[in-house]
Amino acid sequence: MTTLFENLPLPGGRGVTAPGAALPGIVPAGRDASPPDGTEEHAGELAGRRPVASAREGEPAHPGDARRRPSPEDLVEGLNPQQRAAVEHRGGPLLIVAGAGSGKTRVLTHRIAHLLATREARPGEILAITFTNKAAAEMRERVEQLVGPAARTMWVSTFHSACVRILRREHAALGMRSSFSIYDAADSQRLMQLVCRSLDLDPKRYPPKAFSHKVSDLKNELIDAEDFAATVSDSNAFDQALASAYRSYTQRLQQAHALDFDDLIGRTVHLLRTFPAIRESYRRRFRHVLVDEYQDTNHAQYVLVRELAGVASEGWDVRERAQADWAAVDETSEQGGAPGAALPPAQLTVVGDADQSIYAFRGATIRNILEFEEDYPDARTILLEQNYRSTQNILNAANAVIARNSGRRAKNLWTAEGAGPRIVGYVADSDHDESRFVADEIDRLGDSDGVKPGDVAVFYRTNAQSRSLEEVLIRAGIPYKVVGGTRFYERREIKDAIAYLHAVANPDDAVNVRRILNVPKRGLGDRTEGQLAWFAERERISFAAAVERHEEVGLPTRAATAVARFAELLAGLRAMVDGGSSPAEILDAALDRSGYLAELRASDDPQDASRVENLAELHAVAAEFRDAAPDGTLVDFLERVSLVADADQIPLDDGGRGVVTLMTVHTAKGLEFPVVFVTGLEDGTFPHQRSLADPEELSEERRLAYVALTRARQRLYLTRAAVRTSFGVPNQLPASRFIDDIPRESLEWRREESATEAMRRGWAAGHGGRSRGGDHDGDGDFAPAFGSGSRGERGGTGPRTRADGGVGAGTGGGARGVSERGGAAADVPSLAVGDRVTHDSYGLGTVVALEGAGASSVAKIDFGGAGTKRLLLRYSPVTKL
DNA sequence: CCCTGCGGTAGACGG
DNA sequence: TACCGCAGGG
Repeated sequence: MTTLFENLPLPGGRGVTAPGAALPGIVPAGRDASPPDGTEEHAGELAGRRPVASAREGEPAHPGDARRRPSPEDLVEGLNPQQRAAVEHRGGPLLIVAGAGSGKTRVLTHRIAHLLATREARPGEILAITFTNKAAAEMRERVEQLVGPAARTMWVSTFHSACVRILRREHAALGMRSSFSIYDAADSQRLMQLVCRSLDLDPKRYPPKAFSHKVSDLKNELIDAEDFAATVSDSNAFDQALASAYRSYTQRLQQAHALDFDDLIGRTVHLLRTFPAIRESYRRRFRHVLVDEYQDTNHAQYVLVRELAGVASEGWDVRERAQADWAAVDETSEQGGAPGAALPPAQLTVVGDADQSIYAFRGATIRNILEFEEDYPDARTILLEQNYRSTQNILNAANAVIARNSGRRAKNLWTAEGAGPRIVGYVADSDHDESRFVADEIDRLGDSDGVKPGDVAVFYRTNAQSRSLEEVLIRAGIPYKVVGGTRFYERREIKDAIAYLHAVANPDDAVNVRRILNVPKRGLGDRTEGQLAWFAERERISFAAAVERHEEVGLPTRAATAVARFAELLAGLRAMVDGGSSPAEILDAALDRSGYLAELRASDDPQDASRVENLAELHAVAAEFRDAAPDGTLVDFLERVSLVADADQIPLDDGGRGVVTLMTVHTAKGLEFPVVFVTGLEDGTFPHQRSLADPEELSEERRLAYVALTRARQRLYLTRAAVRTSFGVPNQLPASRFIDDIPRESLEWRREESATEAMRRGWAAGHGGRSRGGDHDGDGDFAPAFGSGSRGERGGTGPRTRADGGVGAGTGGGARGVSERGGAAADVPSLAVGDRVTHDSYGLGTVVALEGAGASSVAKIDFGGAGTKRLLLRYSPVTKL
């Protein structure tokens, strides 16, 4: 069992991060928070620091570290000529086109170490950007191995955490609390839903989810709500609705002092463009900017890199320039600095491989890498084609698959290591059979070749495919771990718990406060929430402030008391924060005092039991955070959990036998395994159904396949299922077109046809010519044979009679009519545990438990044969005997 | 006025 | 199969 904690790069923990290598951007105070070169000073003060050229003079030796540092010569030893050139390049921008497995991390880390070893740069002047925390941690660790602890003052982080770090520091310039919340995709969608509802948009015609995606796309293009509104034509109702939703969504985020993921980049760009003094200070600081996976950058990230590296910004339009100039006057006079002094651009190094660009769907644009040389005319390009990972058979297959994409820079991976075993192909009859083949093969490899589970990875196109694999692996007793899928931090109970913390840390955070308003159930429904929201709007205050001033809202007594208790709860938790309690303690108190934990514990739903466990795991994370960073604040903690990603939870090689890793191809990017199974190679699965019609998307699928194949070191298996059941419906799918591209001599079929395919072929031959089997090859005609039984039949819905028809009759009578208005408690019978009662429809019962007080009191009553019911006394026809 | 259960519907890839 | 909106019951 891996614990969640392993997935989190906590400083000093045994997570994926090396001890001391705190996650960049979330360095808790008191621990590496103030690097010796003054990185924690306000940015404005940095502007006047010593000139870069003097970097070689007197850099203090690292005390307590007598280990000999490698010389610059050591650092290029063993590198091939291209790698060496990439490490030693100086001056203009550098593009390293790094084919899969060509040692790019090695080049990057050695390049950084080389810059430090030659004293051309100090660690604090280096900004290295990766896509995942894991990649960042690995890079930091490897540089640290080369140059020692000084490496800690480098910024090695993801785009997102680097931006958070900048934004937290400069929050004042943006007019935000430093404790701003970060909304993940689910939070943003929730907010968009609120927005759409308050705009009275028909969710059928204007789905909030789609809006949320569109807004994300726009933000990735750095198009703000005003820009977008200006481009919308009067006749386009959809875009008009979108424009107003976008505008309102932006406002709500601002009011909530919250940023969504896309904002992290966009707002940083905005910050740098609007405040030249701030931009200047970062440019002076970061003299070397290195970007990994450059092919996956989107437009906003592209611009961010340009801004940070200090390249002349031809891309600016007049309006932006005017804004910036205006702001410049403001800022420079304020800070008295002289940022106008000419500063040469930073040395920019980007590494990437256009063939591995697989994030177009979230705005990545392959043009960024393809046109790097045009963007940076003095750029030098170095091509790394020698592969140190895979066998030639694997590379042949990968090369052949990717070669069919047009408009790419020709590239041919090769290895000096030999052909290796042939790739194994297998055609299963069903997805279940496919899984069984995978499991059997893993078992067999273990017996015959000593392959450990930890050496094996199984890839699939979509997360849904993991289910059948899991079933079979469990039965086979093979240890495995699914990476990604329903992520830990997206589980309901975790999001609820985190929402409590957000609500406490940032009272303006309406989305999170509203999320927990009635969680656990406190009898506060849509109605009450609406009233509070309306009041907040009218008074121009935050939702949480409305909760505090609930007495002015004019709520019915019952709701009012519940809201009062909720307000008390939040106030108590905030007091804990002010009193210096740790995130772990606050989490404890929140789950405890709210009754959240108690409710889960009391439940007999087995799902709730696992929820409790998950919360315990979250608590362990918080406790670990406290130990590792005693001064870490609630905000630090929240930031950390906001930015964890799937790829961060890949099981590490602990030297033991390890576990089989199951994940999507997307998640697998950047990783390698001795043995790889790529499953679901069917047209309609991989390539994905929705890509088949569009050549662009199909190209991306092909790149994805390329990524999948190049993850394998020694053994590669390609499998497909003739029939795959998705959403309960079996579909017959033809072989993936990617399989056809693979050279026959590199591929060895363990089974080349499914049973039905073989049968059909036999048939066709027997009947002399292609009969119906061949014609219908696409969407199997026998899907109905599976589906029909469960489909058409159940029709005959008879009259919806209920055996206990008395219930309906009962509701009208009893206490109900009397208590029409003003919840006087007089209507509610006062009960005690053990009392005997009678109910209009359930008959005689015994009170087993009581919750709540006054008008909102609920009794658990055991009615014997009719079962135990939870009854709201206010509305239930219960009479005490 | 809130909660629960039902039925229809849509359904990739992620920081 | 999972989530969401709706209607009916407490």
